[in-house]
Amino acid sequence: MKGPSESVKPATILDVARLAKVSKSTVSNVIRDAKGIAPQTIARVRAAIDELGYRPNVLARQLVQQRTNVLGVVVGDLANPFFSEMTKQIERYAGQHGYQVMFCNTQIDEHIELAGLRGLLDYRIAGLIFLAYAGDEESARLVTESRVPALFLTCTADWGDVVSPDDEKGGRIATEHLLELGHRRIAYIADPSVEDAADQARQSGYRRAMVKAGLPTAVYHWQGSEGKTLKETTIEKVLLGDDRVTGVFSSNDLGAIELLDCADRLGVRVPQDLSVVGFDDVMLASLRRINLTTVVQPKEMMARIAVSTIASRIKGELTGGHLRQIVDCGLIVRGSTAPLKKSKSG
Amino acid sequence: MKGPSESVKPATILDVARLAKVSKSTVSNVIRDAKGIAPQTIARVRAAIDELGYRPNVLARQLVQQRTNVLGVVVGDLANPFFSEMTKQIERYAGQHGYQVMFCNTQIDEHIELAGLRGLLDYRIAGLIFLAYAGDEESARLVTESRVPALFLTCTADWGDVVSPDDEKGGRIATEHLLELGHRRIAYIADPSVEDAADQARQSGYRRAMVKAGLPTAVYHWQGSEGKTLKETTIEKVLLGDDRVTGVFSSNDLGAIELLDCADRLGVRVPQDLSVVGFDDVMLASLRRINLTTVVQPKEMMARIAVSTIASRIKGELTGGHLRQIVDCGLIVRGSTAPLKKSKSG
DNA sequence: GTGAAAGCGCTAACAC
DNA sequence: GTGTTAGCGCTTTCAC
Repeated sequence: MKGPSESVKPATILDVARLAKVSKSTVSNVIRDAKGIAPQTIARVRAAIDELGYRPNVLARQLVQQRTNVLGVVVGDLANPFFSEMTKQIERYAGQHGYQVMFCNTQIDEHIELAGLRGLLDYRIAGLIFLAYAGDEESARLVTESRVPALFLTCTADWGDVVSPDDEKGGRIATEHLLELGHRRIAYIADPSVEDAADQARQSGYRRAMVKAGLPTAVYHWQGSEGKTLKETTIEKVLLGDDRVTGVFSSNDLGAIELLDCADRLGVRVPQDLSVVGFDDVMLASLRRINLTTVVQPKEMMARIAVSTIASRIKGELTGGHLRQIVDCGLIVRGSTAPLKKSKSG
Repeated sequence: MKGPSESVKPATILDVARLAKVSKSTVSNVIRDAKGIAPQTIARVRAAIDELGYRPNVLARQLVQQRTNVLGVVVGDLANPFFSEMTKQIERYAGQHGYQVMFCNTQIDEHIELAGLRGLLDYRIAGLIFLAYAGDEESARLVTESRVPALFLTCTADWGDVVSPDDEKGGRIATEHLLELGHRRIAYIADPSVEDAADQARQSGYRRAMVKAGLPTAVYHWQGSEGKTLKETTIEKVLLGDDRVTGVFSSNDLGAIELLDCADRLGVRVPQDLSVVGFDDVMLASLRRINLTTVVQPKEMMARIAVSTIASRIKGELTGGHLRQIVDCGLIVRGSTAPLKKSKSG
């Protein structure tokens, strides 16, 4: 690009063709590295391209090719560090595969999801990665009809590929960790930003461990999106009541951190009075002040698998039934859990 | 959409025209709400559209219109909660203005930025919002030549509109707060994820306050992107040395939180031994365990202004020199700052 | 090895 | 009011 073009309109393939004194098909062939072109022609075309600072119009190309290189990403809440980290990784791997990323934030609201999906599909995106799926039927219809490959990352649906951590195992090892520390009254607290199926699986792991230990289960749900209140009961009761719990497995780190905040406010000491285990291992979890024991999901690996899987689908290298790839997860023990301290009420 | 199309290829405007027994221009007119169409014709066309589940091909439309409704967003690090929150807000307002969002994450690396920018520009995006700008000349050339309106949000360049908090004031009030608490040895610690110009402005506010108080300044920089080490000196020396500081103004919350972590590790108590002020007011800052005194940027308002400004530029409603919109910011005092405790070395 | 020509699906004059 | 037509910038046969 020695001579930057001063024209207001970008150069087209025709401009290049004229300058190189060839036809536009030849220019097209050069751009696309077609074989069987005279070296000197290539050189002339390349020179013209550089001189004009020519860049192919992706819109025109994709119109004729009937496909784009845009990946749509549907995220529930980008402000949640787990999702922003995942989104970042997706963009990174997408770039490596030559894809551009378009995203929409849904707040897990069906209407917003539907509108966002329509916007993405109108763009004839090549593939769709869901980091959250509100479970709307209309969304499913829309996407399946459009024939765009869909992949559910850390969430689930039966109409697309799935890449997910072993939620059930995660829930189980988190609970077992608390059990091994001697805890008996252990609750599961669900955060609304965790997608339903994942929540169910984590919960099921929790239940299995509890049942195996012959203990009763207790499941609570955070109310609303920002509030620090529970549905149907109060956090005070759960943490301070007569039959208060001594261990909590939270369905994600954000919920666990919220819980730590509540505990601090109520004077409940962690881990002395209360042990807390999270899920995700977000960046904050490792801060000394949070120091959260949590289930680690291999975020980078999951993003990599997700992108390469959807890329294979797009290219048609991968066909047939929906793939369900479950990646292993492990527990990282930090300071939010400790052996149960025998107390008068213990 | 009563009869979902079973065909693998989406319906085109021609399919609709045939079904409604009109020409494709008439369909086009209906889609675009052109006036002067017979009501019954509109009805027939609408019915056909519904029956086929027709959706206009955005690519084709934008190719002929020579413009897209895609907004490009350049973000330095989406994993930084400040940027993910901003990105989320941008997408929200963009949607309200009818724009789709494409983004790229640059890690503030010039080469990645350049590649990402090229990808966005190849898509003939309508406008570009920078949440981080590596300051690369080549990037500037690329964008200005492409004639795509650029807007710098919480960062600065002289070749586009700017929407930014009053960084200088923020730095000043943060420092004044520490001064009012009686602190004298106050350092400024810069985090690399804060863009240069913003960093300079915040630093300048700090300097001004210090100079006015007749005190010497001390500026440090975190080393690398993740590390907890400083350039040219050690955090141990800053926090524990003979001439250790009692107050720190960090150029952003993430740096401040990192500092809290260091302090905890070194046994330096906050706020008893050390007062810390951040910048951004990210969600975590309000957690009891962090409880960070910080400068609040009106994130939502800035995103709104940014999107509506770039929308005006795109539509041509706004022309002429680059706008520079500075929004006010304030201090929110939490528990990470306290009056200087007189000690033997004070 | 290179070029001519036919679209991709749509918009926007301009006829009728 | 509605239809005809000429592109937007590119890819991709298929002749030469």
